[in-house]
Amino acid sequence: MPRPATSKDVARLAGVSQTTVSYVLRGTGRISPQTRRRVEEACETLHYRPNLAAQSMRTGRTGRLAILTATPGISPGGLLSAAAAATVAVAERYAPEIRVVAVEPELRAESVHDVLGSGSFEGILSFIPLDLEHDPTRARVVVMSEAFDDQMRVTDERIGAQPVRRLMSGLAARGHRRFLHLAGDLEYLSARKRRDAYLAAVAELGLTDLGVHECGWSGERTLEVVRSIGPDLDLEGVAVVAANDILASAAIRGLLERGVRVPDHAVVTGWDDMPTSAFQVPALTTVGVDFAAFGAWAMRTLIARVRDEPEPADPGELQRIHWRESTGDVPEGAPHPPTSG
Amino acid sequence: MPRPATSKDVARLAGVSQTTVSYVLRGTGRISPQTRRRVEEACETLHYRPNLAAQSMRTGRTGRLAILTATPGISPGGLLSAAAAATVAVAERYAPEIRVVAVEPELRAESVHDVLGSGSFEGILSFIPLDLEHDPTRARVVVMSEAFDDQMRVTDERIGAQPVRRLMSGLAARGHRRFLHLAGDLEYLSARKRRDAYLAAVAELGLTDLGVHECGWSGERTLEVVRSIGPDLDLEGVAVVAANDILASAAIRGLLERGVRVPDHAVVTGWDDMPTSAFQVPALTTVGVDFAAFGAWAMRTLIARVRDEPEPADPGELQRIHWRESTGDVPEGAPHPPTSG
DNA sequence: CGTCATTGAGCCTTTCATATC
DNA sequence: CGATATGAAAGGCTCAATGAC
Repeated sequence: MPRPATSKDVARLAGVSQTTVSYVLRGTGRISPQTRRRVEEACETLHYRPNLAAQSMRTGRTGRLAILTATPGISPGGLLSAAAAATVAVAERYAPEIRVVAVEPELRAESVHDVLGSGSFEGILSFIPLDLEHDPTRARVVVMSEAFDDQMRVTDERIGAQPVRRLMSGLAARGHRRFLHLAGDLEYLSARKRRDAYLAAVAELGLTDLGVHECGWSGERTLEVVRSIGPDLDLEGVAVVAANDILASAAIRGLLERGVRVPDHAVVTGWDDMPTSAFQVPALTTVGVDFAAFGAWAMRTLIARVRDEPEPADPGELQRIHWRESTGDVPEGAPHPPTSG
Repeated sequence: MPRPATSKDVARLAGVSQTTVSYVLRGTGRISPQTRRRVEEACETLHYRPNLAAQSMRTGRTGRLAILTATPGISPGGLLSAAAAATVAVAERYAPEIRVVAVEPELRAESVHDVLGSGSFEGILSFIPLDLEHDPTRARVVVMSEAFDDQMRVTDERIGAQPVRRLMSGLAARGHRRFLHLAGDLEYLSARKRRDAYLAAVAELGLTDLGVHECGWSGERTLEVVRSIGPDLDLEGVAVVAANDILASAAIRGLLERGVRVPDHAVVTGWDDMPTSAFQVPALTTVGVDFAAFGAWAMRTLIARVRDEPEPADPGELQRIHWRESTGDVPEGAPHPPTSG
């Protein structure tokens, strides 16, 4: 395996000094057209690519941006957001890379610290809460987590739990009074926030809470929960607020097993607007988050910060409730399929 | 913003030479316990973290592994696989990072070349086809794409399109003879492979093909397609093989709009076993891929290759057909809910 | 002559200061 | 004196060779 060509090799082949090669590549310095040509050809023949480590050692710049996440899987649009973000960054000649940090707290601290302290990144976009106490990094950091003060206002307003409130007042307006919450894994902040918003809405809107049940993020667990909910509880007319579309799907099935049809006898809402949610029968009423827009905005913010430029404007509304069949609504355009009989 | 501490700073504080600091950190060389202690304390107080660029310049090693993907979003388990892979790697002190390359061919070539040529990676795990003609890299490469000869056998057997054949012979055994394929975005190899497998199976099993329709990967498109399929075509008893669960969900809805109930009048299969697929009504018959296992195995393979160690054994069966309600089957355990009336 | 610690060279690049025509 | 090209240092680290006791 041949060792990769260095600028020295290029220089030798082109018959110039290594410095000249550097000037040609940087585009700085006065270089005659002929020399430039010769150098460029040499680069070509040798398939030369500058050594990033050496480059960054000299300049202090790495061009690398880290995107921190713990769960590339859970939220459907979640990582797609990162992809969108990547587009922005690439255009600006930054290399964004996704680092998946451990879920376990101890391991996570370690891996986070590695990223922060390595000095390898000019900027860090974190979708997980970060403890920057010792701030071991020179990197600019943008934390887009509901847990963090820094961007709290935007994250809370743009991708927070508020829609729970809107969802529930919408259901109240449709005549529902008795509510049930199927919570996600309460280890997750988003699950806790949704639960809290649920409880707050129950209180503020003067509704009846029939209970909060943790279902992890799992459909299996949800099915068990729904099967075992107070056997003598009258589920007629109940409104189930599920923490995401997986739980919502499982809830609908669970209710059906108990003879409760959605939306005829009970209604269900989800969260995430998964790609199938609009097509299932009944189609799920859910909260869609424009993660692509959010991710792009987050990345633009980071890049601005890295460059000490003014940060981009607030991204505007990013969450939207899609009222669909699972709450008895009929989506525009789509003919309502014959759900039964 | 203070500049980060270097090993030189540590040395000064500990009252030793910079070399000694290096030896302590590497764990090589003979160092007395006292000296070691002093150095470690100095590191602690200064929050010292070695400069990776300098380190890698000197050693030629970077400890970095790249995971290449174009679509962190599309396949549900797809990126989760990378996460699983990360666990393996981290235990081995490698830092795996996900690079999202552009979807557009020209841009992609560029970004792939950046990754390969940068010399920043010791190993590359690619989930996209790679053109290694000029092999501009010293990195060890493992390509886990259906397109590539290198690992073709394993990818094809483990996460390839074979289940299409099993799926269809299973449906044939259930009495279906007339088939329809809803293809994914044919830009994607996986979509083409599934289509080809579908056509091959039709031929081999002596079935009737009612048509192949490209639906992108989109439910909306699928709905349109199903609405517009030959209005006078008798859909009674038809078996629809969809390229993934999104298309399958939309297909079921589309059929319902036309008065064709699944599974009573027609059957549908999907792919991916999305988290909701087991809970939708009807639950989807689909192909589940154990991406976590696949990702972990792929990463172990890469690490072995990077280290010139023997590669891990074949991961065994990774795909499984889940026969569920959408083909008229009743999943074990789950009571069949009253789907209608 | 072991044991522990240090000196110095080199990895590849950028950039300032200097040399040449 | 312009216009081009070059020498040499520096950046943080590792490791072979060397020094001090």
